[in-house]
Amino acid sequence: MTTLTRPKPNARPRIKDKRSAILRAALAVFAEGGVNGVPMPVLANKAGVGTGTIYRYFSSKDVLVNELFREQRQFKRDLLFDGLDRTLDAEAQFRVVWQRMIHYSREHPDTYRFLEMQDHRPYLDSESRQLEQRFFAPLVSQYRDYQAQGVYRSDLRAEVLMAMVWGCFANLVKCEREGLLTLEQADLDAACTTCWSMLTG
Amino acid sequence: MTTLTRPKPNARPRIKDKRSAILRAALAVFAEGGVNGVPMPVLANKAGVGTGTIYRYFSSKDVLVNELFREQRQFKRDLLFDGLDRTLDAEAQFRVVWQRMIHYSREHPDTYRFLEMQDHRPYLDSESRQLEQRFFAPLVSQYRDYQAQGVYRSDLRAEVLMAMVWGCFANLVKCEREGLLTLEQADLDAACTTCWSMLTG
DNA sequence: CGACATAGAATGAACATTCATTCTTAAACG
DNA sequence: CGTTTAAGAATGAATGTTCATTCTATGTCG
Repeated sequence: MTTLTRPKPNARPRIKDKRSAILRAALAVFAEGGVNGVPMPVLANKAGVGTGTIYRYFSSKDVLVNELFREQRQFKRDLLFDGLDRTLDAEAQFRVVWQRMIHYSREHPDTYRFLEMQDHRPYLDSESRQLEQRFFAPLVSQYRDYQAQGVYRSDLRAEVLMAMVWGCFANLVKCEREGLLTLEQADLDAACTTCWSMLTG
Repeated sequence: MTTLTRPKPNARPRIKDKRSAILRAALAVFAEGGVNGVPMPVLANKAGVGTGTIYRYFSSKDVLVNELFREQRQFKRDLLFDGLDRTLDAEAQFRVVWQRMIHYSREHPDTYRFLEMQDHRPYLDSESRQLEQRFFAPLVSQYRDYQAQGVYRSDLRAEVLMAMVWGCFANLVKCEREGLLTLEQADLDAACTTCWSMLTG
């Protein structure tokens, strides 16, 4: 009775489409309503599949959320840091990343929001958490390099400085989303300059 | 079997003010588990009252959450901004507020966390949202004054600058809570200086 | 036909809320 | 003062609802 577990000898999910359809729909509805705010049937409907079908691809809602998290975390990382021009000076480099952050938050609001949301939940597993570390490590050492070169201020730890810069940006986006603020391009540029002056003292 | 005799015949488990017992318990459990993560019976138990008693004081969970939110928002406001010494110069004033923010986040972690949590929910009513506005208005004009006096940089709007400062601080606290960072007093002082240099350009 | 994919109804657990009942308090009475 | 009694505060099992997950009848492909 209980031995119905078949480790999928030749089970081949033919249609890879449904799996990503579910993930894409999940991103949209979770970013909007929060993970706990969206019932599986609603997600299924949005994805255009039956409720049960979701469980063919993800063994539980938690597993689905974690897979989505990892995928989106990777996406964010690539978008922000891939292919940076190392020949630029520090300030130009910072401005590029700042632009990318804005682009990211504006063009991929669901990804952005879903990831920012992720600290209100106890459902991340250890693998997802590890990814978080790997995300930050190279950034921190980048900051440290700039400190050593005397570009960034050295009177605080690189991690602390980095956390402050991200906090600045994230709160701008949050305030805008909540309607407390409207950010024009001029505001964003000025904010970038302001952040830079925090970095360099 | 289970003797249903009263645990204590004339004991006085009486809570003078059940209403505030419920609010205090709600703050603790909601800060920890999130509003959606805590069933009413658990809250009732923590508050030392019967489940039904909660509904004697609050007509629904939403109403309870909103009342709690308003109370805590007011508390935060008082803690951060009441009785500031207007004779101090801008930098000294900023350092006082920065200290208060740290004190607040450290000594009242439940309040802090509960309020920070509040953007993951659709349950705030319009009155709670209005309070949010009233909270920021005087602050913004304070910032504008300092800009007019040439103390703070004037190349961005006061609201934007303010959002950035709060974002810096909030992300430090968030990183520390998530274990990504450990903040010593030296870090906090350095962060304060760093923030100040963002304010003044 | 056989093997598996799918949809959506069925299931049971967890939840917010209610309500019939018990308990507490203090005023009224002797 | 001690006893009675009624008002209403408090309780927690019962209720109805919502949800994640499972089940099953049906569809589809080889």
